[in-house]
Amino acid sequence: MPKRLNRAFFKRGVLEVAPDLIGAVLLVGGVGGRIVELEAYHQTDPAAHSYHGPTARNAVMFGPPGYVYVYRSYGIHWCLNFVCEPKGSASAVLIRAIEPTAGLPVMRRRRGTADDRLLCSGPGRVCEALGITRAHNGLALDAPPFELFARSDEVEVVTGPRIGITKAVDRPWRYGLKGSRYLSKPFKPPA
DNA sequence: TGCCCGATTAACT
DNA sequence: GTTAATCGGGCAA
Repeated sequence: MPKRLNRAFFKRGVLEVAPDLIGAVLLVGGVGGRIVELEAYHQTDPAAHSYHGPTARNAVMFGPPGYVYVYRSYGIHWCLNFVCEPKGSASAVLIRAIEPTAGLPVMRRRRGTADDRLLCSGPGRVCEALGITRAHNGLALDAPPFELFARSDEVEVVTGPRIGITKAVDRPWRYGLKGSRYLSKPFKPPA
């Protein structure tokens, strides 16, 4: 049985937590799968929501680690983040893609597609498939409806520039499971 | 108060 | 490749 991850797992810098989460299994209400792609954000990072200081929207990012930060993206989609340490650094990881393994019929219905590669391959898609909304903002990751399990096998993690941002585009803070077919976009192979 | 833009996606041409 | 959908934050006026 895989090891359950509690909020202590997030009591490390975001750049340490991020690669360790690749391959972890996230379930929300029993629905979800294996995390295959995510990105790190930090308060000193011009691309982060927390860069300009606390607001009502990003308040959770400034709180303790191991909690969920959900925000509305482009006025349309929800995006799911996990808050990391150090506390006060307002750092978090954005869950960008999941390999669906549990509750596929539910996810297909929510997403309106039978193509499993389109269920959770993108931050907005992850939230739609897992039923994440603003109602989940501020909830603890180690309490219902969330379940998070450590990866049970060795994985190869690849990194690259983050997607969809215009500031700090050079920071290689996007992490992915090498070779996964559920990534939102492929990683550029090493030169 | 108003205006611009964004950690996106799907449906176009 | 391009564009609409749609809302909240930051910043100028």
